[in-house]
Amino acid sequence: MGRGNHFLDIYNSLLKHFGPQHWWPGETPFEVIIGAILTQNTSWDNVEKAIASLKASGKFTPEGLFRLPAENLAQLIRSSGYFNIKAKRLKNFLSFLFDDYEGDIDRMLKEDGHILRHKLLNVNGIGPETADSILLYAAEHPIFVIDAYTKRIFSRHGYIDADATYHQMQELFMKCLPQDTCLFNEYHALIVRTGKELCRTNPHCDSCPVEYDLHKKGKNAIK
DNA sequence: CACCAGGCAAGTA
DNA sequence: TACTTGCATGGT
Repeated sequence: MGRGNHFLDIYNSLLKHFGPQHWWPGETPFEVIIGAILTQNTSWDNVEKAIASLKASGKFTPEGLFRLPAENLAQLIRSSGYFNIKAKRLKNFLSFLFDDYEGDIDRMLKEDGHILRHKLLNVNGIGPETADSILLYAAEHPIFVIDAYTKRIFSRHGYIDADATYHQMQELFMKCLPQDTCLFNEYHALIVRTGKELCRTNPHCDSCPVEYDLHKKGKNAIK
């Protein structure tokens, strides 16, 4: 392993250990975007159920959801949790989509990345992680997505400060890695996989590049 | 039973 | 500015 770039070494170790994670499990950019909003602080299993019921409603298009009353939308996405507030967030996004791009996802995705990021952050209900997930996984721009696992794992391993901001962490990852959409896609997915896998089912994972007790959370967590 | 999940915004001091 | 709280279902 090269001594110079731990971030790339860790990526290669995780990829070798877990294999490709095949994110994002959405069939279209539209589905990826809806999933990105629904999965906020929520398990992907619950989001899949919500997306399935949206599809079953026959209204899983920008126009269909835009016309649907928020109360009806909330019931369809019930399984994803926070359904009232997420129905509003979906509506806020759809209003933006119709206001700025005539409801055309492809047109939105052709927008300049920096401008689109700024606009997405201006939508109530879309924060940095959701915006970057849309940019990376739907628009396929090379931008690194930071999440709670990233912060927990890398700060406890001493690679980043415990009080680092989202922007600081993103800058560091992007400074240390090649600007490659596929790599950023896979790395974020591998970090999430690592957090899930080692926090729960596999506490004695010897061959894993990151150690179990360094990223536990809850009352037994290390600081 | 407690705890967590691919966050974000609003409220409080 | 710096914490805290609400949002809510479903799995382990």
